[in-house]
Amino acid sequence: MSKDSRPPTLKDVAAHCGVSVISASRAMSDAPNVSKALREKVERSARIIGYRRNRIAGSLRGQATDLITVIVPSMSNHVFPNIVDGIDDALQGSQLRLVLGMTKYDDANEEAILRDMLTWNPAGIILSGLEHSDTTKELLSHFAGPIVEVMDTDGDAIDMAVGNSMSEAGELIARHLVAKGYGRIAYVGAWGERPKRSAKRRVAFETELARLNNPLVTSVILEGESSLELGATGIKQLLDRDLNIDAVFFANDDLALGALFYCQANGIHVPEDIALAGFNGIEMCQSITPRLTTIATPRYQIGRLAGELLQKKVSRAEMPDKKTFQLDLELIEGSTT
Amino acid sequence: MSKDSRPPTLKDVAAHCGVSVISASRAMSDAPNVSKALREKVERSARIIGYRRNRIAGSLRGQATDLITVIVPSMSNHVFPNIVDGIDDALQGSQLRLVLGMTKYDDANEEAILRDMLTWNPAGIILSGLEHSDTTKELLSHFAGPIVEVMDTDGDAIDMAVGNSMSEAGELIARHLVAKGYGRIAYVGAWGERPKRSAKRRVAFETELARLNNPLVTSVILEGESSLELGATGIKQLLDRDLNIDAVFFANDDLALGALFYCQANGIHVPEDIALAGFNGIEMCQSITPRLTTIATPRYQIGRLAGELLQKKVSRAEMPDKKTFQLDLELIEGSTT
DNA sequence: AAGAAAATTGACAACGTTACCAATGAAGAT
DNA sequence: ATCTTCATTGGTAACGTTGTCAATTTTCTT
Repeated sequence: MSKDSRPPTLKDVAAHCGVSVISASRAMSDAPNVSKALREKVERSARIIGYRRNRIAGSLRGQATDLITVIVPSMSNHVFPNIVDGIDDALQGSQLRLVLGMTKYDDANEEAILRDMLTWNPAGIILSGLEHSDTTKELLSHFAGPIVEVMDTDGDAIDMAVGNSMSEAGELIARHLVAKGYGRIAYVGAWGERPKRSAKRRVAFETELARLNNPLVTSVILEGESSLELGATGIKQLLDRDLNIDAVFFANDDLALGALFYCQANGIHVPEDIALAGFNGIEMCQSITPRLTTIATPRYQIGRLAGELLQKKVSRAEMPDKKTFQLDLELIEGSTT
Repeated sequence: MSKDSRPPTLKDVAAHCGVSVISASRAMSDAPNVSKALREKVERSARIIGYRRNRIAGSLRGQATDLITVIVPSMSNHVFPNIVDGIDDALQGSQLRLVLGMTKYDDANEEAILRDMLTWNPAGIILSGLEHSDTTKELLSHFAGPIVEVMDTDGDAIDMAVGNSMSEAGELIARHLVAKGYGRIAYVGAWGERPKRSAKRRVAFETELARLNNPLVTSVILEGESSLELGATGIKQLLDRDLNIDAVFFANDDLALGALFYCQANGIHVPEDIALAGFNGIEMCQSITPRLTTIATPRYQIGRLAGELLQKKVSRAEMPDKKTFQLDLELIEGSTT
């Protein structure tokens, strides 16, 4: 009752309006050299018998499918849903569809997902970061379609890269804290510094502090995935070290906010007793009081541009000859520094 | 250089080890009636020449693909990334892959995505809510595989439903507010009450309040997608009406938090001047001070269970005969009521 | 050791579409 | 009016895999 015998095929459409299968095929796609009369006839028949194109068959004969493989670490990080949103918006109107894989920050997963997805002959691939395992690189090197690496632009793109400079981020915050007069600065990160992007920020941060004759006093790298809770743990551990820290740069806003809430709950004044800065510029940090100092990354825009580039390349539109698209970071001066 | 002439096919594998194509096929899949010797021979050849199975061709001959269509409104709502995370975790180990479509809360988009995705013969479909347009229902009625509707359990599932009772949520909050002694209660929603789930909560909330002889005083339905900012707008509009409201139930935590921040910034004491309650239990509302009163929904669990059910049904495992899986809601009593 | 049953392997066709080339018809050039 | 050119349509084959059934080999039975 719920399932029809068989969905109608092009053959059925062709039979219904008395043309050849191939003509029906041409009429249904946007092929040139099809008379208006034929196209209308075929389209009418298709509508009547409820024909729906079978992409699987088409893709078998042709080459690529219209699937876009998107590989991100996880959706629980606020950053990636925004990227996915941007990609999806860019793909509106095209036939391209998002196929999502999540690595949980594990290279082996990235490989497995990629290997699996390649069997679908995707039209393009989006993955996060510029750092990949050798196997992943090897797999990608055999892929003929466009590849966009998002988030990070400090390094060489396989095909294209859209994102921000992690070094720039680290330097921006370093200069900001020093300019504000903080002298004993610390860093708090998490999750064994996965993804490697956070380490890039930290290194640049440290280097810039040193250059400004204000070297990093200490850093705390926590176990586990970043969360508000972990941020509280981080600031606590840091304060316990009794190093007279007056400013902290956190690997991301989640940690920073967690620390902020911890301070508020424990009578530690921000920024008088200690200044806090994060990274990402998630919505939340703009709305709370005090507003968190952070660096806003244009996540939606990154996704959007990645999607647009992919779509352009898939449809063979003219491409800019840039490979790397470095978007602007914005230092948001809140009241926590 | 980057692209090989043609990826090797089963034919190449078969030729390489001197067996028939069909034997190679059987050896590569987990078919029975294949000798160990043959399987090993074929697998070795496959490895040597770098064969990778072409799912497209397989799916053409067979029936369904191993793609799971997931249709959600958007990723910018905190709720859906959690669900997607849960689904993905449940699908780990199976061959199933997530294909994501976003409707932007628009029925026409839902239809278009579904129509498109059906041409891929997905193994299963997950979509959000129980309310769908007639066209969507019609499309789904022709789909032979499992369908899971997530989020909402107040109504009839097409195939299976996993979520919470929206009515229960509305009632829980109503009873909580009344029990706490609030007498002039209001409601704030957004986005023309899309998705319809929020309207279900509101109606149950209103009904329960009436039953408790404490009818809803007023409600504000805002334009635009829920956000912290919109929550601030909402509470402001409400206070401007000068109705002496002492408690507000918001359609979700985003609105409630926005309102809370607005109150904090404007010297309005929560809950003394006005009590605030939200819905969803996003991570943030547990960490801030004061903690937000809200109803926590098990979003990850919903996704996880949906994924598990789908996977079971796809692999023809034994299924529970329940159609609707209503998970528990948890009233989190914070300090805002 | 001969016959029956089971296990293993192979040949062929088919899934629905589109690329390629051939055939037809119409319009334009001389 | 004849020849050429272009637009439109059709026929055939192919994409890579697997279901069905037939052929072969192995194992088991007596």
